[in-house]
Amino acid sequence: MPNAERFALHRPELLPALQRGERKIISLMSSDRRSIPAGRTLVEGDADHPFVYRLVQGWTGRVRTLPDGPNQYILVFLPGGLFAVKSMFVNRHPDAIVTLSDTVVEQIDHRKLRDICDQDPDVSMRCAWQIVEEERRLHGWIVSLGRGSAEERLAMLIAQLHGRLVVSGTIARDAREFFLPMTQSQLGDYLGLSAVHINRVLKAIRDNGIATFRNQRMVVHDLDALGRVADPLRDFYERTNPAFGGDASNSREA
Amino acid sequence: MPNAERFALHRPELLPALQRGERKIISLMSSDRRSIPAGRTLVEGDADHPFVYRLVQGWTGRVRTLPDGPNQYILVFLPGGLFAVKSMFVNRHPDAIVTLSDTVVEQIDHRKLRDICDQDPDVSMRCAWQIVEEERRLHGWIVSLGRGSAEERLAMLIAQLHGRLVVSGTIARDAREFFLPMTQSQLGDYLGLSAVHINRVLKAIRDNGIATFRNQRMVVHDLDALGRVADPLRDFYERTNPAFGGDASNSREA
DNA sequence: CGCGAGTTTGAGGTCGCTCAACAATGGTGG
DNA sequence: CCACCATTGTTGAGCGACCTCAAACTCGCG
Repeated sequence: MPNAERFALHRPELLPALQRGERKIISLMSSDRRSIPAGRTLVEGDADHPFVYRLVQGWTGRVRTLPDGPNQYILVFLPGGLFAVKSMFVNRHPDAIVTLSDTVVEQIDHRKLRDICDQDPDVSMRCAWQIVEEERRLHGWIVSLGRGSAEERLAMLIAQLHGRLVVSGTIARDAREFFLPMTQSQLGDYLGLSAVHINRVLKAIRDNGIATFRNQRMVVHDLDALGRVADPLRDFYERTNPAFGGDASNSREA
Repeated sequence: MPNAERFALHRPELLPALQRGERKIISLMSSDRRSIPAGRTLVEGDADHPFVYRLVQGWTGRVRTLPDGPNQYILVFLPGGLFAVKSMFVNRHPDAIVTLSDTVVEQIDHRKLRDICDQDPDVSMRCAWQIVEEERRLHGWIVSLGRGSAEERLAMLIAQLHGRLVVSGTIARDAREFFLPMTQSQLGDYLGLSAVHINRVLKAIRDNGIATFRNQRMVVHDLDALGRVADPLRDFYERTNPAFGGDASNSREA
């Protein structure tokens, strides 16, 4: 059953609609596909942005730049997800959306998608799900930033990215390494820390034998230890995460 | 035009649908109304929660408690808003929803509301708007927690609450004080700071002549200065906020 | 080979923390 | 109406996590 796992955390009765919506959106958007190299700005901050996107390959991120220079990443999008779904409701954001790696995206005009949503509850459900899913992750992120130590945040980030890549089918469930196309400085901007401190925490988890990050490759040596470090920031939704002992069967109703 | 301002930050062509949706939801939910005193837990964390709520009076907040004790508030809901709209999509959250003051809420079963959403695009739009609006505020909150100093965060919080109370019609646009039913400890849990530090920052802004907080009343003495302190965390959506020089006419399309 | 972006490490500073004591406040019952 | 208690607020002292600044090192790439 394709994509069952992706939607498994939500009300199970919605699954069929979500899967139909997913298929419809894919066929809807696949006509307008383009490749974008790493490091480009896909959507300017504070500018009109009439499109909703689907990320076919690569990573993108939503990032805000403060007036005096510092950046803060707000969300990172992984292959298979929709992003800027909110374009249907707001015509601009204060945030930019940038490519973290070389990417392939598909796009659709917000009006066209909204018209389809009005007529097709499957598509509408799939879009709503994407927004709800993002908000869910933002909640966890708030808790991490507000109450997590640097080490806990970094461990949680690694565990979460790993889990999301498994769910999206980008890597196998038993894979222990993955492509992570961010610099230490960008990781700092994501975790609300300085690049220097990221470097030190990265060294600590390397010395602990937990994980090694080098050359855009994250290698997890001790998944259980990773989960233990991240545990204070763990939430209900992470129950399917390999770092917390989750397996695929775990993703069904509680 | 009732509630025009509330929805003014979004695509203007959606306004009529939002206003119709607002009216429909109000008449839909008003049959099931109840009063709840301050300090109660409306929705338990990690528990089934089959309802969507409308907050008629008072304040509520979404808060998560970490395994080792500390709390983090994620969102604060003000009169007139919907909350737990995500109940339509997920059957449980890791967060509790608590009453910060005495409140009056209305509720509706998630299935009933979802059925109505499927048939009525106005209601569906109003619900989607609520989720999008929340997500928008979460983005700003992430930036605050990740990159703002304690003083900036607190100033931003005051400015934002003030602005939201104006928009919701709870206070007049030129009002300079408002009811803020949170303890210093709760403010700390919202801003990711300790209660002790909140107290010190509160003292600093009092000594600066910016604002005084006492006995659940926030009095803003110098709105411009408040805006200046919060400025690094300001975003596009705050342009209608009185602390940033916003007025009602400012809320139209840019 | 040399350049530039990214990483690593050290030294020293500061913001916000914890712990602890005390003061004010407000609600309760005698 | 007052005495009491629990909660909240206030302040000090000392500490630690994370920051900034700065310098060297590594690496991929033209």
